[in-house]
Amino acid sequence: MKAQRNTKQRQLILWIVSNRHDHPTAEQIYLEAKTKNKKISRSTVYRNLGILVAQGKIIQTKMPTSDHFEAVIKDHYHFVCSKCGAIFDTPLDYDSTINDSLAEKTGFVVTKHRTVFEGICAECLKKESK
Amino acid sequence: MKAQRNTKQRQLILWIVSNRHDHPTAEQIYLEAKTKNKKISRSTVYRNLGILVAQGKIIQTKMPTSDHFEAVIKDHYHFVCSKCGAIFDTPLDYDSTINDSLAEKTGFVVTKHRTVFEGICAECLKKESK
DNA sequence: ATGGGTGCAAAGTGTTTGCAAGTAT
DNA sequence: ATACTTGCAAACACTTTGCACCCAT
Repeated sequence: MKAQRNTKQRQLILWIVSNRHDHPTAEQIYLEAKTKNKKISRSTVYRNLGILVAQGKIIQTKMPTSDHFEAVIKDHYHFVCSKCGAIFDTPLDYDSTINDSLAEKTGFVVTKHRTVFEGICAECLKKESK
Repeated sequence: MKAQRNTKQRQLILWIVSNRHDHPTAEQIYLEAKTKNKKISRSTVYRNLGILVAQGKIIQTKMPTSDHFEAVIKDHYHFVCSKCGAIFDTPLDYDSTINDSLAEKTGFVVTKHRTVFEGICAECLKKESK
């Protein structure tokens, strides 16, 4: 791996992702970054998100319309509300045994898995019942 | 739900998705559709894929760069090779109990979950060891 | 000093949409 | 006959890239 710098922009982006817990998109991160650094560009945000993901410092999750980012905590699963689109971390334990189980059955190397639940969140359920 | 027709194009698209087992993208489906119907347009493919997904006849899975489609068989999980990008169905059983478990813990309505495994497929492992 | 990184604008992808004409029901 | 659907082209949203300048190491 080639030497990588630790620029102000990269630090800022990592800081933003680490300090919000709402799984922001690249655009949301860009908007917040701009409040701290008026000159920062979208490309810098996208590039650094990619680098930080490659470094294993943040996690990228595919969702309808665009990807969402979050700091690495420990492996966990997500829930997306199909009404409002909000994303939540689930309180379920990460089941690493199924990686091994799949590896055994297929002969593949299985490094991880991602699970996204779908349904309706408490907030939207409340609105519906009115 | 408003009345929906069953056009030749829609039938063709469903037929294509049902008859290949390689999880094609919209573009791949479009290309195959064009061999049977030279006039068909991309928009028709996209529109019908959306309708077929809404009808529950096919499944859409988010993957890097673009979505992939497949006929509904039964709930199952996918594996993506991080080397070659190939997608496979896994031989693992779908665990519906975790939906209930999450619903219980959160008070959300949980309709389903999707899991994607990541790693290196047998084919690529073979190449690597040379 | 040197080569990774930045900002800008332009170019790409993948997907959606407006509209007039076509067609399943 | 009605209104859903098509094909086309243009528009979109999100992301990537080329390039000259900049700055962390």
